[in-house]
Amino acid sequence: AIYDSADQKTLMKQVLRELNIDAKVYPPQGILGLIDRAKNRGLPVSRIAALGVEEPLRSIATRAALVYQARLRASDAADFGDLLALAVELLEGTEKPPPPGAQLHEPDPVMGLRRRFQHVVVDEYQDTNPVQNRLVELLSGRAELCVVGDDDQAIYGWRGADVSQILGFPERHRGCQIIRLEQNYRSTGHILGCADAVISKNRGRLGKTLWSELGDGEKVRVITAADEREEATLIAGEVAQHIADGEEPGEIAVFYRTHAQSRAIEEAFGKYGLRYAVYGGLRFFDRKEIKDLIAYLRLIVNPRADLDLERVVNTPARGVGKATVERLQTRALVKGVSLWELLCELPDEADAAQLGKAAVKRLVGFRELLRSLQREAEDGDLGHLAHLVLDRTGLREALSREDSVEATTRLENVQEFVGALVEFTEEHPEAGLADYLEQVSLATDADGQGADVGAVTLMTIHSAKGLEFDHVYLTGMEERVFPHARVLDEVQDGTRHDGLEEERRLAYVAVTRARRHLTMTWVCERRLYGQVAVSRPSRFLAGLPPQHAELMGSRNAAARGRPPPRPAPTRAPAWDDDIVYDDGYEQEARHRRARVDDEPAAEPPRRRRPAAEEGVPLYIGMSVHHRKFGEGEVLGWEGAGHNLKLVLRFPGAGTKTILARYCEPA
DNA sequence: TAGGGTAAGTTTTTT
DNA sequence: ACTTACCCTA
Repeated sequence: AIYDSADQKTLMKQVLRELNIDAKVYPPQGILGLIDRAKNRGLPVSRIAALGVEEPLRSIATRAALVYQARLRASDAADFGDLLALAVELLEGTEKPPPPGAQLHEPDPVMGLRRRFQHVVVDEYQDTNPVQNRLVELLSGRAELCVVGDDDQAIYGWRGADVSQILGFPERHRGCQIIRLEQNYRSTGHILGCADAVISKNRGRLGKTLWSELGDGEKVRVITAADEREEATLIAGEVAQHIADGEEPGEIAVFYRTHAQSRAIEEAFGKYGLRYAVYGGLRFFDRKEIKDLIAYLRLIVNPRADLDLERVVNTPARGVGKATVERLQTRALVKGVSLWELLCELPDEADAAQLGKAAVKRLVGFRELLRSLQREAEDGDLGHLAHLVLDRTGLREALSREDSVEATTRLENVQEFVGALVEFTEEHPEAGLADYLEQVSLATDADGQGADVGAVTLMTIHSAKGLEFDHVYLTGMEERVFPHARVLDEVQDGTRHDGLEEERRLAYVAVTRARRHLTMTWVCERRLYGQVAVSRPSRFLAGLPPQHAELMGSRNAAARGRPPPRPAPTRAPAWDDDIVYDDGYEQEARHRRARVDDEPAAEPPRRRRPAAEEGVPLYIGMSVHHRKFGEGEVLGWEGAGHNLKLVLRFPGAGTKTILARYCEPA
């Protein structure tokens, strides 16, 4: 089993509880972060001390890490960090001389891998961590090795990537040929001018000057909006206009620093009826109902995965409560076996585990359920198996009994999952359940939906690395959003020195994704954690040279002949420890606020073809009635026919997505 | 043990 | 805003 970050957190919480470590003082995420850093450096978790952590965290984290790692292995599980570390371990193992008496004619698959490649090319080499680098070296033992990277685009320092690896490459590979690439074939001149203005403030860089033969192109635009809803609406309106003008949706992208920012944009896109694809974020496979189903499937393959067993032993509720699970855990710990192995020894172990008669009966019932599913799994039809799991476990029953919108959606998600599984079996007829589950653990949305060219792309800047689009909207250009508050605070209290430089490189990456049109937006106030905060424009905006970037006002304001934006501050910026613009920029930017109602680039569709099957006209802004929530306003919709879902805003209950067949015109 | 209610924590970025 | 954790009652 591959444990994702949610699994890791659950496991670590358990470990901390067992070791009587206060999770408030030593947050599980923090310890997991140390473990990951160790693994990324090729260190065993016992050597967390080598990361330079202070006592008492050092010894506490080490203790927790050792138990965590033991627990992983006992469950036949690996976390993401292990995947690389284990691969390196495997490949390094062949350094040892063969044991005496080894069969020489027996081909060694590992040695085969190490000798297999004649040419190895690594892209984005600036973002590799030491373990990845080691892997490259092991696989390229007898190959010609070519690495490509840009020190200005190093944005993964926080997960152990080490730029010095690309900088030190010539040292480690004497006589290698260095090719500098300074001609840019992607972006027009003004965009490159802005990119250069942003990145040139960094100290720790080799330095280069990009040039392009594509001409100046259009100036980069900076737009001020009142809040994130207006920001989103402005962008949606423009995007709708672009598409109406015949631009490819796949050539348009909206970037943000954090996933949390996607919501407002998604809502606005929904209103405009724009198709979009969100990359990363809460993935389909992270949904509860899917995780439950996957946990059952994983258990069938690997019943020793304790975490999965704990997850589903009482899902849906079958009378196995917290107390029972705790007794099981205690006993399993004492015996040094997995929960599943303990279950297999019931009822013999009942007394030793202090389990009552009722509990034993239910647990044995669960055990037999799982065993029956394991027998079915041998036949190999995965789609059939998934349906059996849904039926025999009662998952489907539990979801359909609950007559809420959420439950209906969950049921649909589950169906979608089974559909995907069937599709997988058709494409890989010889693959087993284990193969599918592995694919699920490692899949990202970017892998799965890459082909969706009919949709506008919404993603974090990190995900955008390596991609390019004709139109790029870079949103949330505000202090404490981008650069992110966490980084600013860390720099402030000295925890991390180079954090701001990495944010700046991230800004550079974002800017250089655009081929022809780049628009950056910032908002005067933003709602975060349910609270409204007044914001200031990002320092990355303020440094943009006026000859390449213009502050846009609303069109009406421009028509009335407002003065041109003030020149950018001439004062030499203090080194990145402070906001580096004077108030003039901020005032001008606020003054130039674009209002959606002035003259939106495109109107949201008022009235569209009836989407409901019975010909009830459906339009944005329409009033509908719902049995439970009362009267609400239609903000948008998705799906069609029987599955048509309305996005509704209720005065009392907020925004909900509800199947249209549960609503009627008010 | 289940389920409802309230209090508290959460969010940086990814494989 | 939204989720999880914890406590209480039936």
